Amino acid sequence: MPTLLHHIEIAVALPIDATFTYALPETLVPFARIGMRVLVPFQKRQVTGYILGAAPPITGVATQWQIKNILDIPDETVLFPEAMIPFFKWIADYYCYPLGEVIHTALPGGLNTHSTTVIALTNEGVAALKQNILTPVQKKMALVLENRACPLKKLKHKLNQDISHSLIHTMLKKGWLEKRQECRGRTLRLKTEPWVRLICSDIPSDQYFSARQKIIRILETHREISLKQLKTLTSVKIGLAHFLNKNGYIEIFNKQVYRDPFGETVTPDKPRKLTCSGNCSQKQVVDTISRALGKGFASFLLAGVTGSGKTEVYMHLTAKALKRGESVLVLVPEIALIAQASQRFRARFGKRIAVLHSALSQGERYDQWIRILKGQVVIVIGARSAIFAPFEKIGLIIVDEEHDTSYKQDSGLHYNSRDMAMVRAKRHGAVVLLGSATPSIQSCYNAATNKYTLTVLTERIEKRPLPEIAIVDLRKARDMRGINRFITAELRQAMAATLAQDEQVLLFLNRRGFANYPVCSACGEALQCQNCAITLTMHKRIRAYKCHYCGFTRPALPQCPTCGSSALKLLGYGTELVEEAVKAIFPDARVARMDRDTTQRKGSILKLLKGLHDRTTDILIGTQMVAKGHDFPYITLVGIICADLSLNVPDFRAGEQTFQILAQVAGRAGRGASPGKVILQTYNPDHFSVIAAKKQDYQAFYDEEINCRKSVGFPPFTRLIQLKITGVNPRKVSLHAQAVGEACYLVQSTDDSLGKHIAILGPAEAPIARIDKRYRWQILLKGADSIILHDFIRRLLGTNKPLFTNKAVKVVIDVDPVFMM
DNA sequence: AGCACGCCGACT
DNA sequence: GTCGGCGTGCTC
Repeated sequence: MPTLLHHIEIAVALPIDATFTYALPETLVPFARIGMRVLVPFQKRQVTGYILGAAPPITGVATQWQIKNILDIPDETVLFPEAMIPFFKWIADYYCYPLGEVIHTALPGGLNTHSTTVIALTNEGVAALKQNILTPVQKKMALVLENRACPLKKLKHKLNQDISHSLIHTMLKKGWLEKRQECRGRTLRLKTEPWVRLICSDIPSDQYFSARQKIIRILETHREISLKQLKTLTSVKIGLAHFLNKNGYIEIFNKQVYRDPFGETVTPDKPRKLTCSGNCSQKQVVDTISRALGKGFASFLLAGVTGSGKTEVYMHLTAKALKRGESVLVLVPEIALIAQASQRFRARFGKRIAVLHSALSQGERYDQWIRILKGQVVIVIGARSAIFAPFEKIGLIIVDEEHDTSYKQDSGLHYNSRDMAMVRAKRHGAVVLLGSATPSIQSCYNAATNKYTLTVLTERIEKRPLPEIAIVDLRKARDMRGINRFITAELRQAMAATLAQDEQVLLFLNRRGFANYPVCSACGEALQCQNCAITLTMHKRIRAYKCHYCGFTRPALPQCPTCGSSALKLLGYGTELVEEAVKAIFPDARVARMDRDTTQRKGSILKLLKGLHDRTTDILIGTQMVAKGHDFPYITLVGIICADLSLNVPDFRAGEQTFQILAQVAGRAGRGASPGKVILQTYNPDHFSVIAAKKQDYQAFYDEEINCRKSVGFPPFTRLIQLKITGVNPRKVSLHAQAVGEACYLVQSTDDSLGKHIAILGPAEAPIARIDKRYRWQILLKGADSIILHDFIRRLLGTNKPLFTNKAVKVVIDVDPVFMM
């Protein structure tokens, strides 16, 4: 570790593009390391910053500012290895996001300490209060502040009234009040527990001998155990342990422990034999990829049909990488799958595994992070944020279900973990493996153009057949009434047959709730959310209407809020309605539902999955959650209630999304001994995404889709950056959008070489014009390649700073957008 | 981000 | 005339 000089480069955790130079006071010199968190004075505040290294030499002559001292180094350890700094800088640059905030998003939460200005009552103020010389309003304020200083905003809230600036000003002048900086924010610490170890086994033989002996015996065999464990093992009083501690026979000490995010213990398993027939077998794939390990950066796409045993391939490759002494990072799209994957990996590889995902508590997350930093972990399994795992070095990065859109973060730093896996692997000289049964068009194109090496698994394990898929035309059922409209005779018969054989049914509908289009048949008005340009969804169980975008909830009403008629019609069905209908048709079947509404509580997903494994559930109804990579061995019938929901959205990826979800959900059938069957209900039986899904022909789908993309000039043939312009004032937003648009067109016209290669679409109102009280506009920038687009956006930012730092209207730059609604 | 400074409308 | 609204600029 190079010794740090006295001037240090710091990135502050604030939306500022620059980094800053601070001085390291003598007292802190022995503690400072690159990658540590610091507390620094910043204008009048104190903020969190990160040590990036020695300060760059001061250039220029005139601009010499006063360099301030670092105030504190709150942690004992670094929070990220120095080697990650170039990676952070790349992200900041690529996603147009401030470096300090990039680092802040990368680190486990709860580590930011910022000071805020608080208003405090001075001693003179207290005196003035006692002398009763204050006006009524002043007195009210003083009484609140007497106990505790607080920020102005909170003071206003507490008093429930507005406080004029001048009032504060006069009171400050008289010396009754003062402004002060106060730090709030919890500090995360490593957890410790009292543990016990033996010092001397030679205990006196008195009346308490046998009880004491018990403790000594246990410590003789265990050497060190936690006090808690000792208690359960011996059932002796803790007081006795303390007595032995005081008299020097044993020692009670605080030992650092890690909060355990793994719920249950798992039984070890052995590597399974790989399929090895032909050149599309598991063995072949493992051989090909493992040959690349340790030879620098290489990228592979593994296209393996559903049920072909991709996880087993991942585990074999992991074993090979570990054998070479390299660490492995496994990215999985969602938390439910992390549980499944981490169980299998732990059974195979033991304890040196960490998990990282958003469902961990802050403390758990911090502990996992520290374990990785300290090198106690060789495998990390996690959701998209795990791409930031603080490994010094990585040998292999696996991105499972690489097509999944949840690798894209849709708030704050709009990063895509799958794409960043490539970038990070390049830095480490590591191998990347993207795996999916339905690869993204982007990745498949990269394989077709030899950017990635394509590997294929064409067979399911044990040569199980892919399910047979039957299409049912929903247009025939248009005249049906009630549930027959969406549970057709074909589906009902297939369900009955499956249940009769004691096998399980999975019903898929990518929409939750009971009805998503409540409309008044008297006045024709649809029930809208107050905050969004979206109809509310009726949720029967909680007897309320809910907005799926902002969370707004209103109790179910018997009458139309517009005209008062009681003729509210509930159009548009969701999983809750399907559940009710299925229960009516099959009253003896055990029905469960899996969607966001039933999986809120921790562990509820596992419970639902367990129901299927234990065969205490006959029919599972779910949203896309059920389509994602789960292994359901007893499901032999999959019913797709309506395949078209994702087909009609105004997004150039609608066809891709639809194909992927249909193929994935169909793949849940027949993963066990019995073959599977799929009933696919649709209003668009002739759409190529539906036809390709029926034939389970990825290639056919790709060929068709890639032609569409080429003809309209969308990715992968171009790159996109979307500017998302939002704000609460509709007029301001629309004007601002126009202004940003004009700035774009200006840059385009002033720079010929650049302008020719950029297309500007918009500004236009977003498909969902308002979400959570914010009006939304957007501009789409299309460029031949990423370099041109970035040149363009940098020029735009360089000449129009105020447009992007406006306080009333926010402009978000979304590089490689995925969610364009 | 958040804090200070500075420039214009509607009040005592 | 002042008060207080908000737009602008800066932070080692």
